[in-house]
Amino acid sequence: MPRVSKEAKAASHEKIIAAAARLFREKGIAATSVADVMKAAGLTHGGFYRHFRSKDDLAAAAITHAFEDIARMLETAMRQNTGHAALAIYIERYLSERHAADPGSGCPIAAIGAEAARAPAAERAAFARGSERVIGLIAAAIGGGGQEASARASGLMALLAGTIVLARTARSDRARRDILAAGRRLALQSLKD
Amino acid sequence: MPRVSKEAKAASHEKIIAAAARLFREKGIAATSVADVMKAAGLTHGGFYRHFRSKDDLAAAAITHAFEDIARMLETAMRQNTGHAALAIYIERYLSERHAADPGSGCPIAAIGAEAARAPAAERAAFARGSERVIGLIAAAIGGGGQEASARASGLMALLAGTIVLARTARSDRARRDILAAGRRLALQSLKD
DNA sequence: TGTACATCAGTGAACGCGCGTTCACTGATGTAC
DNA sequence: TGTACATCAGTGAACGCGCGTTCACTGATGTAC
Repeated sequence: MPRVSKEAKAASHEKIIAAAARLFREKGIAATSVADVMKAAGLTHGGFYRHFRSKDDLAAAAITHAFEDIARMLETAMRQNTGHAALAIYIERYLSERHAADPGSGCPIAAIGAEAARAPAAERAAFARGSERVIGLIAAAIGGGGQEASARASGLMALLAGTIVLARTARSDRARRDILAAGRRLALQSLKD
Repeated sequence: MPRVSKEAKAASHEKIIAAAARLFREKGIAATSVADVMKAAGLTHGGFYRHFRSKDDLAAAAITHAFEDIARMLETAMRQNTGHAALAIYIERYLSERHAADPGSGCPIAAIGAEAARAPAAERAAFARGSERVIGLIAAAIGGGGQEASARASGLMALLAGTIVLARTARSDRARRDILAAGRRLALQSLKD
């Protein structure tokens, strides 16, 4: 299956990024090989370098893609509701058992935040852009605009991501549920003044 | 430098664990090699298997050791103060620029929480034991004993760890300071009522 | 306390393996006329 | 529109490298008498 049309190449490109975004969040960036990603995208590893200059280059693209998942979740909630009601829905979805159980389609801050902090500049930059965007959306939902809203949004995002990290390390379903419930309570409380 | 006394072996053992606890938190477990750890402990890699059955075995021991760092920080604060005053000191230290800048001696939840969640059972168990212990100490400082205190403690720990993760991904000193300040404010606020 | 010998902590070379990356090759796509 | 040819997406073998782990060896330690 040799040369392929421009459209087919673009489709492959997107498939590779989507597969990487999922696998990197599921297994970590270091623990996922280029061959793993290409296989998940339905291709063989040799063709990888027609699409990306390196694994790090792919990681930056995958991080950007991954942030779109939570940004979309947030934007959907904000389109259907306003301000705090939208945030309450976002908190509920973010701190759900489903999110804790499926890192592959979830928030990159919780899944690979610590790894991204140690990554090369391009990945770090993509990561920072993504989280700044998400925090900006939360701040907009909080309203009031200024530094006040930004600070609250930053604190809330940290609480949400930390809760998912903690929940994923829990030993029992019970412990995980308790952690998620505690996070939800504190998050909702933080919305009231 | 061949066979060495029992005391010398025990000292080597502790050095290996301490080096691993630091390096795993600094670079991640997967990104740190057995040879890196042994070199940091002042030994050569070949002797490793006189001390541990595998890298995973070491990781479990290193995780336990790492949790002692934050448990000690917390116990020190609790010995010098009581209840909420101790927690305020803990929050201040935990959400300091020093902690954000030095993962190697800091909280394992923030440094390798996501990686531990994906690790083999022994590591996961050591991690869960460690975080349960720390959350228990926080709950004791909150007081009241019951599920209420545990839930608050869990939420606070999640907020603290998430804030450090987020701070470490920040692109500028300014952004990092803002994230830490936002976390501190929300953490202290959560102590009231 | 001294002697003889087994033990084993630590060394450094070596193992197989999977990694990121490169390369020769294929043949459909895209382009120039 | 048709023909001739250059391009290049994708394949699969191969590259050097560092990994976790094993092993033969060393000689001081620990033990039995």
